[in-house]
Parts: sequence; structure tokens; C-alpha cells
Amino acid sequence: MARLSREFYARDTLAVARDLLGQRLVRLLEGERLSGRIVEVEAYVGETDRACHAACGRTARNAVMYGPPGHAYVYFIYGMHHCLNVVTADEDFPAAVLIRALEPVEGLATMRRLRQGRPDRELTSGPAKLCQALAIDRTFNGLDLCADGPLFIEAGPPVDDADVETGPRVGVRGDEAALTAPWRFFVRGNPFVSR
DNA sequence: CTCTCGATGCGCT
DNA sequence: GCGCATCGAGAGA
Repeated sequence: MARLSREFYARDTLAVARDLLGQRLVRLLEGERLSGRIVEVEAYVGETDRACHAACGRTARNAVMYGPPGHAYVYFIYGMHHCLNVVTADEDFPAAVLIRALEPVEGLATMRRLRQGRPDRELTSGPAKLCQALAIDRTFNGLDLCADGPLFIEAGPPVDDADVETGPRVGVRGDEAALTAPWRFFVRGNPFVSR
């Protein structure tokens, strides 16, 4: 399967979020492929989105969101967790899609080890869980997903509109618009969708 | 099953 | 200092 192109990411963020469902996130770890099917994402769109990390303008932390599309934006949260986003839309417009859940496909044994023997259902059913299962940390911040590197997204079988469900984003703070925007996209009925 | 709460590092006000 | 795009343990039902 082919690696997704820069053009895929250089589109409207909500369209990218929708289309990321069904694609394959791949992590190369010591020669092994760890991968999963993307089943849940959330869009964060520009400085007017009060839940977006760029809501207060550009800082050192969110600078990658202002860069070119197709790069990883990885941040550290709650003193112990990492979350993975992919940068979308045009350069200088801060937007990204948070990868919230995967259905594990390759490298299950290694994922179980990295997740300290948690049940398979809990290997990648959350944004910080999947980073732990795929050994993704801050050193991946700014990584080009379109280049020849240890982290990328491959094309997978598309998800039919009938199987896509949307809703408000999980765990966000902000104004009324940020709390109610239906910018969470997930595969209906998939057991690896968070909560 | 549901709910509550503590852990823990760091960027930003 | 404050607050965070979370997780998992523990308690109760």
C-alpha cells in the first residue's frame, strides 16, 4: 500500500479527518512494523477554534501546526502522556487532526509489551495509549510523514459514509462553539474507539 | 458496569 | 503557580 501524499494532508482539515478513517498508521520500530487501522480522530482548526492549541497564537509548543502539512505534531500532556496529530491544510494556518484510536493490525506482541500486558482491547483505544503502544514520543514532533522515516500513514480500504459517526470532541475546554462542534469522527461500532 | 480522583512534567500567564 | 486534546486504580452498585 502506498504512503499518503502531501496533497492528501494539504486539504480542508475536516475532510482530512474524515478521510483518515480506515487508513493505516505504521511505526517502524527496530525493523518491525507496528501498525493499526485508524478508527477515531478529531479535527483542531485554526486560531478561532478555542480548543485548538493555537487558539492563543503561535508558541514554541504549537509551532509545528503552523508548518507545512503532512508532519507529525506530538505533544506531552498531564505530565505523562503523549498525543499524536497530523498537520493539515496550508502552511501558516494552524490546524491538525488528533489520532485518537487504532484497531491493531501488525506487531501485536510488541504492542502488548509496550502496553505492559494490558488487554488487547486497551492497546490502542485512546490517544495516549496508541502512542505508548507504538513507542511515539516528543522526539517525533515535526517528523515528516511523507518522507522515508519511522512513522507514516499508508492507504487502507476506505470507510463508507454509512459507517462514519461524528460528535463533539472529547475532553476539550473552550467556548460553546468549541464544545459543540461535531469534529470527532469515528467508525461506528468499532470496539477500539475510545470510551 | 459507573464514577471519582490522583499521578506527574512542562509551557504559558 | 495553574491547568492541561489522559489514563488507570479503586470503590460502590
